[in-house]
Amino acid sequence: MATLMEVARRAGVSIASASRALNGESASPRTVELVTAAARELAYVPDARARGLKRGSTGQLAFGVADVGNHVYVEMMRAVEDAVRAEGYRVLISSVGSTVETEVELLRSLASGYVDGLIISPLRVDDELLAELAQLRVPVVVVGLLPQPGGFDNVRANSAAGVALAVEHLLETGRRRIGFVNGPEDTTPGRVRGEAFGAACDRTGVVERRAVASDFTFAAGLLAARQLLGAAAAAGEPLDAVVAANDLIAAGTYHAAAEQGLTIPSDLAVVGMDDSALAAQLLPTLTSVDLGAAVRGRHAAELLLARLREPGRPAQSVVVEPALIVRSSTAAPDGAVPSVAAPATTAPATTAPSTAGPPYEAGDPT
Amino acid sequence: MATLMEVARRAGVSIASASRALNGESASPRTVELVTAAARELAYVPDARARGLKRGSTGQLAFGVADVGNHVYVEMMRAVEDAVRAEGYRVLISSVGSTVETEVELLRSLASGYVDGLIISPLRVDDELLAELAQLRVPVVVVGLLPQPGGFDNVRANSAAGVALAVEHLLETGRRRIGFVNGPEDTTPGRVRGEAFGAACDRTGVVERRAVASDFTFAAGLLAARQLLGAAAAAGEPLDAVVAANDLIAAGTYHAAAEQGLTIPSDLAVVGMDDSALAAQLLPTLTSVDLGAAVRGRHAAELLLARLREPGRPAQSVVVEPALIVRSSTAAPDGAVPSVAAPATTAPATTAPSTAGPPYEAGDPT
DNA sequence: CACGTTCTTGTAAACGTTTACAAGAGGGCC
DNA sequence: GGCCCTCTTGTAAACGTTTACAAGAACGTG
Repeated sequence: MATLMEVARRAGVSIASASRALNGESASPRTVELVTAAARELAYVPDARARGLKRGSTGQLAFGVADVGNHVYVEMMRAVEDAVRAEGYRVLISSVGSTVETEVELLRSLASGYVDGLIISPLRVDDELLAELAQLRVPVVVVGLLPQPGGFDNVRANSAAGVALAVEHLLETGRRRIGFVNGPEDTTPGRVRGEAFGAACDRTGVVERRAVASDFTFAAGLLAARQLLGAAAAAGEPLDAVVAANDLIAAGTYHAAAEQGLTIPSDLAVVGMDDSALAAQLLPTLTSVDLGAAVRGRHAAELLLARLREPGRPAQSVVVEPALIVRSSTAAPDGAVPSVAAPATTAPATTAPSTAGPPYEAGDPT
Repeated sequence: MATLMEVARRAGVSIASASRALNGESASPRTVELVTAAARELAYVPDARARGLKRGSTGQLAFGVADVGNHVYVEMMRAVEDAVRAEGYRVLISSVGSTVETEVELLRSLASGYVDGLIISPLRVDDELLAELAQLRVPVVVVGLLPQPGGFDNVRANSAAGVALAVEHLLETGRRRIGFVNGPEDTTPGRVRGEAFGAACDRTGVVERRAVASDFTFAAGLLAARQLLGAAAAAGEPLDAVVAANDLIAAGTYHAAAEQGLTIPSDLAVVGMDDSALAAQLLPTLTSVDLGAAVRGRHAAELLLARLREPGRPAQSVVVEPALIVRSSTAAPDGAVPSVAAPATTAPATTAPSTAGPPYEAGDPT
């Protein structure tokens, strides 16, 4: 309500002196005292818009996520917040919906002066979106796989390697007929994970069977898993393991298994992806592939901060390698000891930025 | 990057005409065409700060939550977003941390021009916070219980009634020795729920036993429930039911029960609160008290919109009544039919704004 | 005492919009 | 043809800050 002009008048100084006194620039002790007193009395709060307009920066960053209900993004967000707090930035979270249109509109509005930089983690990335990003007046870091490398600061998981980890672990613990419940295959993660599962099965000769959920959610996962398990049983080839494209879908698989009288892990092993909080909360606890959400968040924040400091630097890509977190849902079916001594958990690999070497060597990350 | 001045120059008109043409005010068709073409070519995006500074509004609202990891807030947030979208507002989410200091700092900064209004749902409310809220230059709606009624637009759950619902349901299904795992008692919800549990037990003569978690989280709930169940068993008076102060704590209770070899629901019934997504994802599915998160979010949004339209209107309070959502975790221990026919779910009560009548009639809501 | 140096202060010009006001253009009507 | 009315346009003043610049004050030094 109170403006700087009123504060200055009350303190009996010019508006410039008031500004300087409040911002710690050269001002006599007496002026500082007068101005701060006046400001306190008037409950003066500087107008962020005017300040931003003049200074050209706001001290705020935004994190645009596809689904605020997914705990993966919560972890990323916390990591981002921790990383940027030290530099004095604040983080606003924004749900960008799942369509490109709403996403574009939101990005434009945020980037038009409310924030100094953006981190976005979209489910669907197309050229229209990228063209839009390139035109924004603030730097953007994209978390997720881009259609073509370069051009943007970018952090991604190697979810193909993650799927391979899951399949290998199941083989080592004696499973042979493995199903896969994917997320929508028109999303980048869905496509990549689906291809990786096929490749892993081909490589190992595993009997595979698949279903596709309409979304990366519990409800969609339940429906798809129900269909997957039912079809396999009806064909006389019941599955002994399921890999789910994320932990929510894995939770849906738990319920589908229970409906069919299957016990986890003795009848059916389940592996999730993301290692979200849910994995430790389910019973039995869920073996899950940690795709390094927090690590990705931290890297994204660091890339953004670096670019804010040095706008002209070349775009960088970081790939975060997965780690398998073994829990109860994949215990060996008959008490047989798995071929590798499985510790309770495997420490997640926090890969250093892969600045050297070809960025796509690990094969279709995300 | 491009400013309105450059657009105007390119279109060969004055800056004022350019502004009018883009904002749909009186302008000749020819001017509109020239200006929009120039704007498109230059990829012009209006500077939100300058516009906000002049117009006095931003079209953005903020939702400040205590814990972005808690699904309750996700549901509230979605409801808020749905309700305000129609009016053309966008919602930014901000994690306010759990301390009053960080909260105050954040509120100040947001309210200093980035948003037109705020909805906050703090865990701890004290007079310092309220004094700060009163000085903000934008309207605020508080979701949660206030120390004294009035002064602010306010939405709250009746969580005391919710606890009573839970206890009564357990009694009706034959449970007699009921434990309670509360959240921190220095938070408003923790205090209210603890008092309500004591009152419900006194009223019904139930044998009670309690533990307090250090936080409304899974990990804290697991520790507290472990201690609660262990102490009761050691005393030779094992519990046959537990009420948890929220669903995350209930999930922790599931794990504590499993550790002690207790089966849910035959050995131990569990009731959660919030009816978050987790309740349906756990196995067995969790009976939970729906405190109307989405309904509260919608009401909060409506109160805020109403105040933005009419700043001088009197502050209003809305109380949302709870509903018990019965699931598997409280099935009768020995197949006995509960005294009321329990449907799969009870529709949540969406109480209309209690504009008439004393606002605190329902007894310590939240 | 004159002079240069440093420190503080005020004036005024930005930042990129919107908008009140006035002026000009074009037409209809008598 | 003159007059009034409407429609469009440009000029300029805001919105609330920050900051370059110049001017003045205080002060030590030769």
